[in-house]
Amino acid sequence: MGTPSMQKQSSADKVLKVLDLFTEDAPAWTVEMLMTELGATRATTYRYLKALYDAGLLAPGAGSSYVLGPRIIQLDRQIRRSDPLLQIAVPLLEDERSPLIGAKNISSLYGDQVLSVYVERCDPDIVLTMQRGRVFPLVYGSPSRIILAYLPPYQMKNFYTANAEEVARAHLGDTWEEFRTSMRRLRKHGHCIGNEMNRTVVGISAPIFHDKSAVSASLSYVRRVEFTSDEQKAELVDLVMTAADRISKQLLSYKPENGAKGPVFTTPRMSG
Amino acid sequence: MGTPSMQKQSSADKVLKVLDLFTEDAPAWTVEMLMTELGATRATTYRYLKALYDAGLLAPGAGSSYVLGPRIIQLDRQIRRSDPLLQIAVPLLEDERSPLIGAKNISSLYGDQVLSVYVERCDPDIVLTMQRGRVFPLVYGSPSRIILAYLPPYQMKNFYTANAEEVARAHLGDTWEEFRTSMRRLRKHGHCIGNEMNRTVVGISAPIFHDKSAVSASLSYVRRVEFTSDEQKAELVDLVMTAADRISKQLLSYKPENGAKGPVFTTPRMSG
DNA sequence: GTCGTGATCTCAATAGATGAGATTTCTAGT
DNA sequence: ACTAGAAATCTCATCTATTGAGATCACGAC
Repeated sequence: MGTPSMQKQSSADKVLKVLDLFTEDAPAWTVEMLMTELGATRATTYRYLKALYDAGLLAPGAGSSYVLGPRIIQLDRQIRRSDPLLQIAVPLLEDERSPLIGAKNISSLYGDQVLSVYVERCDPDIVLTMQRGRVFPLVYGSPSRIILAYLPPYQMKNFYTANAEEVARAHLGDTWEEFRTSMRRLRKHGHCIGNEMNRTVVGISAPIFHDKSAVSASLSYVRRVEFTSDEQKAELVDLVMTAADRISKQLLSYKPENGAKGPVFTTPRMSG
Repeated sequence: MGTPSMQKQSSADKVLKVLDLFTEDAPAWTVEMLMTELGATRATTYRYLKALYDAGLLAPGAGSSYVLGPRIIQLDRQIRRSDPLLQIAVPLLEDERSPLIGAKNISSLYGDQVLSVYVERCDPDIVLTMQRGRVFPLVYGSPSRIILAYLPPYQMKNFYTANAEEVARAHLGDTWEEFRTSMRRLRKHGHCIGNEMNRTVVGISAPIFHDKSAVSASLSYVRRVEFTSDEQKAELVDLVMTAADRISKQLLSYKPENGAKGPVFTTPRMSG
């Protein structure tokens, strides 16, 4: 990280970088604040804001402030409705009513990150940190790890060379060979059990494939750890692996219905 | 609609307009398709895609196709977490367990549109068309109309002059005076009952204010029409008006906690 | 290791971005 | 309805970034 060459910056890049300023800690920005932050004049700042406002990505707030706009919420709905994974998985998961399951989660692979895309709380008293939209690194948490374990060899290799330290810190192996072995073991089991993300629950994750040997997501069933016996864990393993397998099978035969033009799956990019 | 003067188009505008191509009916675009659609060369098309990909708004899919990206899902979560309306309203609504309520909805005013931002299904068998992210015009549906009724005078006037036909078509008045009267009546009742959006349910909506006489959203309680007596409607009116009022009161005294810099409410713009 | 597709680079010509201040548009209060 | 004050847009000359065409590069697949 840190190539000395300063990349040439296009205008669109500069406009889009404004979006990154709108974080949870700073959800609203006044024009004055943006001017100093961008080092631009009032006219230019308004030009940037207008571009984002016209796209609906920002909305004017009180005073001369701006906040994230309605288009984001609309686009998220569009994704929810056009994602074949959710189209297939959600009805299946809603039919699954085993009382063992405290919560269900689907996490998708995007590039070298894993994004939670669906959370269903079944046990009303369970404490969940997962929400649609949370991002995790590939080494952290069982939903991520089971995806990591099923990456194609070259991607796994790339990932390791770029993230050897994180892998070691996560106790997934201090060398490439150790790492490969632990990943092989995960594949052999076909699932991953963890409770490091949230100490009050156990999560059991199984891989979802959108193509033969191309992992795209994971399904996790979660339960409060205090009430979970080993037998129940074993049963949850069965449940989650069966459900994930059923989802994968339907995904393999998925054909878009409503005239959708082409595939809708993402492919990972290890570059970063 | 239809100013003869062709507006000068900035580069950022062109890049952002690419996002509009990704609709529910066309969730995935190949580079070739985008080239013909944009009338641009391969190099330019890739430049646009790279800008949006680097921002996370698009993600590469199978083949040389692109789909909406993970950043949208993340940003939606950010909005959910930083919106004071949801911070205040959701806990209050989750405590409300009256069996009369089949579903709950919060809709927010953005510009001259109303966006559904929260939906909670209470009756598991109710058929809902509302979802977070759906957009409605200001004249259509009770969640919209109760917001329309409480717009400040100049905005209401602006809205009427720009949308007289739609207002008449929605039977809200054939003249400005008639419109003003029907809006006054809605304000007098303090709520709006409707079932035009979804014939199988009745919805009852009450306004939510984020400032004295500045409407920002509406709360709606919904129930299957087949099971709803007039007495139950009256009780639902009480429930929704009480809850909306409680939310408004808390919003008025809302102060951001976590060092958020400034207000987070949107102000309408009637320009369109 | 080697092939093939998908993505990026190079360079000259051209089209768009920028800053400063005036101007217009919008909103709130009387 | 009218007006004061603020918010957003416009104008124009200068300068810098974007564009297209083709070659080249990089990465994933076998």
